[in-house]
Amino acid sequence: MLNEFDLFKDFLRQQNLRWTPQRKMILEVFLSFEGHVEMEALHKQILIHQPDLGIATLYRTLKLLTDCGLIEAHSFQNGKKTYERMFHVRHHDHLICTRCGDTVEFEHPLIEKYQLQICEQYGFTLKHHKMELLGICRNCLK
Amino acid sequence: MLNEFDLFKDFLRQQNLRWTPQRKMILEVFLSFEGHVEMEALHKQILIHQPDLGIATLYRTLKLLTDCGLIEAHSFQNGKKTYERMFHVRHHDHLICTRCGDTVEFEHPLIEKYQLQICEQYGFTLKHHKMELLGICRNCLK
DNA sequence: CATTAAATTGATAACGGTTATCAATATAAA
DNA sequence: TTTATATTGATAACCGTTATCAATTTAATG
Repeated sequence: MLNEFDLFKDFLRQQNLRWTPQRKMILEVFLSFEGHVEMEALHKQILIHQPDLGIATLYRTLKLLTDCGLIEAHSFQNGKKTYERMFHVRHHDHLICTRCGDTVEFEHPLIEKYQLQICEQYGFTLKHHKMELLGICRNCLK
Repeated sequence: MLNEFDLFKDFLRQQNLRWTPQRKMILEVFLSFEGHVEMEALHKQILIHQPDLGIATLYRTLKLLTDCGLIEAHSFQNGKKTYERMFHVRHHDHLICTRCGDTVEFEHPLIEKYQLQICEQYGFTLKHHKMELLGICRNCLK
């Protein structure tokens, strides 16, 4: 069964790039997270495994992982990016608090069904979709 | 009929803030745009009306307009924000062809209904949503 | 194993959009 | 007017991210 590491290795080979201990470690640590991963938290955890890993290497590797489709980058209000695992993960949509940036993942089968109907109606073949519900979360309303 | 200027004025008064020529002008210019407005384009247009307007004033005014609900800020991958008019505009979603870039606007009342249900479920107050269906259009499939 | 070309790394400077600071000025109420 | 206070414009600071570069590592080849 294909896993993230093989997929990443294959991608690197195809591009004449190299499989390095740093890249392996970064992917490992990334996969130990769930949901949306913030740079700060990821970096902190990575320094535990390799205290001298440069921040640039981390950014570069996240870009590679994005390029090969294993992860996806999101931008929210605060100017920071978050990264999300995209492989062996069921599709879901996002509920985002525009005040504190907190996010909740959800999915709704009926919404997916109506999306397909709309695509048929306009002659589109649906490949992917992105739905973000922007609002204020319970905590921020207090 | 309530318009953007009155709404902004009222908001300012409520907060003990002041109605100034700069704020009026910025709102005027903003409203002359359609869809997502990029900072750069807005600033450029504003300098035509008042060449010495400070960039800080522009950012501050956009924040006020956001606070009073007239516009909404979005963040995308490139780190830049865009601003979108939120008043007297009918909401719609997008169907986007990833091959030719063609877009179709649509709306679906049932999807909107389920979105509200989801928000209630997680304790969010829905302000806005963004749904993009990405696919291949009829023409590009031929 | 040794050689070699090229990719990678870590340190750090640079970048760029946005925000904070502050003195001068404008606003609006009394 | 007067007066308190909000606003403005200039600019420095901020901060997440990216570019640069010399030293090092990788992996293919002899």
